[in-house]
Amino acid sequence: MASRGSYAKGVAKREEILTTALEVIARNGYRGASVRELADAVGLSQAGLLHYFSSKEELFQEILRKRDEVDSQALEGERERPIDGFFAVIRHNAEVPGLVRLYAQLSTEAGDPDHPAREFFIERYRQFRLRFSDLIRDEQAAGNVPADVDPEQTANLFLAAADGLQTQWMLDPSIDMAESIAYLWQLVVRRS
Amino acid sequence: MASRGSYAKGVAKREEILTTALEVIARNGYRGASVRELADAVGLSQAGLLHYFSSKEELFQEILRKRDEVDSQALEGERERPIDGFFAVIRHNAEVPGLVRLYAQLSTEAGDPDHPAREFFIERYRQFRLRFSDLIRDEQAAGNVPADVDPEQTANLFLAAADGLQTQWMLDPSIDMAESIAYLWQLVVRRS
DNA sequence: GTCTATATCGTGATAGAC
DNA sequence: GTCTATCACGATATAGAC
Repeated sequence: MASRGSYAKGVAKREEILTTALEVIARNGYRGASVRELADAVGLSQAGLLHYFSSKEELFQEILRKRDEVDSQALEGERERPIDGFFAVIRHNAEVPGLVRLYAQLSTEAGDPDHPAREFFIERYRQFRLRFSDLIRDEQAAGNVPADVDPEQTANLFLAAADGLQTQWMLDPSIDMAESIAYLWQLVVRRS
Repeated sequence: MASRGSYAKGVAKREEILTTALEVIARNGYRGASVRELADAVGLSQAGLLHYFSSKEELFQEILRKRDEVDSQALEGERERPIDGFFAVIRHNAEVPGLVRLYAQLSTEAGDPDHPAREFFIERYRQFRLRFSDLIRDEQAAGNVPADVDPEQTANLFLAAADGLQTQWMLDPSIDMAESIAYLWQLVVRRS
């Protein structure tokens, strides 16, 4: 509650670490990043960094959470069409390969039933599905998307396609993720 | 050339190992599988197994290659519609969680420019894109898919969606991957 | 709160006997 | 061709000084 005392200070330091880590990974890339590597990058020893995050998995999970927080601002900015925010995020991803790799890696590992970040990703998909299907419903109400389009199925497909395109893009960066997603949108809005 | 001698025998043993490994992983699942674990499963020592595959990555890559080989038969079987083979493979995936995890893991790690399996996956996507876009062109010629559908873009979206749905399914197995893919197909064939 | 130093572990790979 | 034994490594995590 108070902004004074060791607790609040610890939180602030955490935030500072996450922000720096985000920049470092985005810029310098991700090479199976170890805690040590990242600790160097943010100017702490490995032990020093793990003072703020109890485990490697928690650390990386929180980095991704922070990233979502930043991206959300882009997503919610005023645009001509609501879907444009989503396109913007995808387009931005191509500028931060390290983050794309970190996300792909951790979300895949979280498929293990015992992985500590599993809950984080389950909840993350739940939220994104909700947000996206709401967007589609809004656009249907506005007459921009055909009424026979299923908002939930479609939202799911967009999230899946975005993830899968990242895998392909990491293997071949000449692939245009945003263009593919835009094409999917075109399939959706097409009058039947 | 000859079916006698140490060379041919080694190849046969490799095949046997791969077939067994495929069954074991499909049935028992995949837990960040180490070479040692898999060696136990196929009844060899770790060193014994690595006698046939020079490295861990090569081993797992070949397991996935063998899996594709098996799946291809399903894919090319006679069906009512060509796309049904693809659906069948997706539906089958839900029965082999260990293989899904192995595939997701390795294909993600292969995003690293230095990963030994990188070439394998690049070529794999190339082939699948080709096969799928051919399928769509055939269906367009047969009048089953609208002419204004872009075969390459659409093929890419199907592969991406299939991959991304696996990530979601590993986190929540109640998700119906085949249903989602079928819905995508419905979006595609819809007359505009 | 941050460091140095270290414990502990599991890994892939290899040497060499049989 | 397969084993046992071992190596060398790099990782996370922790203990304890400052």
